[in-house]
Amino acid sequence: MVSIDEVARVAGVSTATVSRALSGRGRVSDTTKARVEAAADSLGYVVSAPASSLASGRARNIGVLVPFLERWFFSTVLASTSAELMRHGYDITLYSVTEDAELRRNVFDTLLRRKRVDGIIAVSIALGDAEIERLLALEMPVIAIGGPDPRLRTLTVDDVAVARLATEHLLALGHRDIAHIGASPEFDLDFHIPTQRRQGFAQALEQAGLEVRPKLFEPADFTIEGGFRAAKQLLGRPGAHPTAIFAASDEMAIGAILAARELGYRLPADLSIVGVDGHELGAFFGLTTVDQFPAAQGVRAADAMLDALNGQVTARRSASAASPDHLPFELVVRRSTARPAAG
Amino acid sequence: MVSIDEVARVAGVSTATVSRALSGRGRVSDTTKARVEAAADSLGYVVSAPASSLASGRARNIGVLVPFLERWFFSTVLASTSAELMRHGYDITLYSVTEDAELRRNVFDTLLRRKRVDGIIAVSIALGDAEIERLLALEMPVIAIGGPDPRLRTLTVDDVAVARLATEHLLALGHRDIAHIGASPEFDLDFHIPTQRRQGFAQALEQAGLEVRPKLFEPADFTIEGGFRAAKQLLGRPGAHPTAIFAASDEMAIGAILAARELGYRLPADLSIVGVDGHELGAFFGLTTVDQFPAAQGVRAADAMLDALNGQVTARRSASAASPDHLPFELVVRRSTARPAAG
DNA sequence: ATGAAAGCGCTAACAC
DNA sequence: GTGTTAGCGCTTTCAT
Repeated sequence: MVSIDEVARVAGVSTATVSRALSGRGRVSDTTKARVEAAADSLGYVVSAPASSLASGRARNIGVLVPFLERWFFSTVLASTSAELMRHGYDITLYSVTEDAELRRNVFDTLLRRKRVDGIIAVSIALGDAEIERLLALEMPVIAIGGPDPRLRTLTVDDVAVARLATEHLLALGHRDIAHIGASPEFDLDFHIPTQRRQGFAQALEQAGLEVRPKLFEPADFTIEGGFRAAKQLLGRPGAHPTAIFAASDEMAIGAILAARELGYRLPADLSIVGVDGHELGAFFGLTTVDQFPAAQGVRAADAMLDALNGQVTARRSASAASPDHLPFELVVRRSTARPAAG
Repeated sequence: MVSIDEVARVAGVSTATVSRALSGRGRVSDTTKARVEAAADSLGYVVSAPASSLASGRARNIGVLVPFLERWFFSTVLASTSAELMRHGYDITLYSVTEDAELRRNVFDTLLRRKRVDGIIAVSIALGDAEIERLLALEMPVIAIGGPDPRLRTLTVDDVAVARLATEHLLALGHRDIAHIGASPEFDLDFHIPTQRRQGFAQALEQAGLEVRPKLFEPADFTIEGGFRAAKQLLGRPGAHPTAIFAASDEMAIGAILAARELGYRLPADLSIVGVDGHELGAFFGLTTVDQFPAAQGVRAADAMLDALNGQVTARRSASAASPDHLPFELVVRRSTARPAAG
């Protein structure tokens, strides 16, 4: 492997100059810089990451913590974060944080402490108290996306507002019997987003002078299948049925659409359905949704990380931990919602 | 940050011994080992990855190349590879190899050459000739999953056989007019799997004495939406329609199911549909498929990598580049296939 | 089984 | 603007 000494020899300068020329830190005359670059190119020289990290303390590598890699939302965020970071010369090291308590502890106790990463992005992951302490103890930038903890700088949509918007859309269309498919209790415990969406739903109803009826809530697990089952429950029970459903995720909303079709409902004539996320399949199913632009979220997180690493103390950043940075969202109306049938 | 010297001091041994005790390389008496571990624990010591890498040449880190992170198949493989590797103390660095030519070159020319990884796993990614040369030049283990190049050790299902199996299932049920939804030509160019599945389809038909009718082929892009459109074409044209469809992926098959439903087909009475993959939604849609166990593939790739790094020259491995390691697959019959309606 | 010491390949003062 | 030099925190001979 060609090392920095050879480049220095070929370029006729010291290794320090090579380092400066190639990294851009410290000043080097334009001509030397050109010579160094030429030498490096001709030799096919690439800086050794470990050597550079050891000497500088910088790893040019960001750790990304993700749960459920196979859920669309997470892989979408991951893909865009990764692309943005790569574009700025950073690698990303993936830590998939699963249920497995042992693997999980290993991540926080060892893997993240190996000085391999300069910062950490935690994607919508429910962190325990001890885990958050661990992250804080690392003394490196941590950016959370959609996480619930006030101790971490968090980028997130205002989930209460998102849910309110979706619900208000249905109310504005004239619906009064609106059901909600949200998180099952266990899921809720360590992952507060579902709860917030439920609150937003309730707020909107109350503001419209309607009561929240427990019969019109059905828990599910944020998958298509879960949404399908929940909708079957909601629509299959004897007695009165809702004229609209607000599902706390697009995947559940899609499941609900499928369930409604199977039960013979015509959408949106007999039933309106609205979701949340901006899922890639939303357009295909004609799903009305509140888009939270997951890909953009990934980019935002990456940029926030880059800022933090460059010491950019923006106004927003100093407000930091206290108030989470709120991300944009938008109601996208498609074919799955309409005014309820008269009568 | 506590370093190895402190551990050595506390344990009353040299740093060399600490290193040996903690890494397991070289012999250390049980008692010293215990003392060192106790000291390390009490100090909260964790080896610095860059320092260790620099000194040893080993990074304990595997690079994973993935296209389309947001496609279910890839994220599933990635999740299982990652879990398996983590279990063995390896981190994984993610390189999402996109269309963007510049980013892409950067990966092969720079990122992978930084000595940050000990090996590379390429997940179903179409590699150019120059790119493969680059990988080979790295002189580290490279494991491909489902890739097409004979120069790399490749784990893959026999895609021809997979397609034959799916098609033979339909033939055995008595279908004679079988359509195929496969890759569109561009997609085919750099990614040979679709072509092989098409070949397997053709082989099965020919073996049954049937001719391959171009009218019964429709290209798509491996998404639900693509499968939906393709099926609409196949089923919406004037003239005779197929009684069965073989889709080259489960996502396309699901799209086809939705299209068929929308056109008023009852499945499987009017139409049988079979896919390939073992998609998580398969059971939900009652989809008959040839499961290729993607999660297991990820684990296999991880294990193959670990073997390679440990210098395990298995019989299979020496056969290596020449014959790809064939992965298991299995026909899973569900509700989407049945005998064609009489007449 | 353990210690001493020489690097691994770079970066960052510091000096000029 | 450029060179000298002292590490960065480990691992690994080589002795003993």
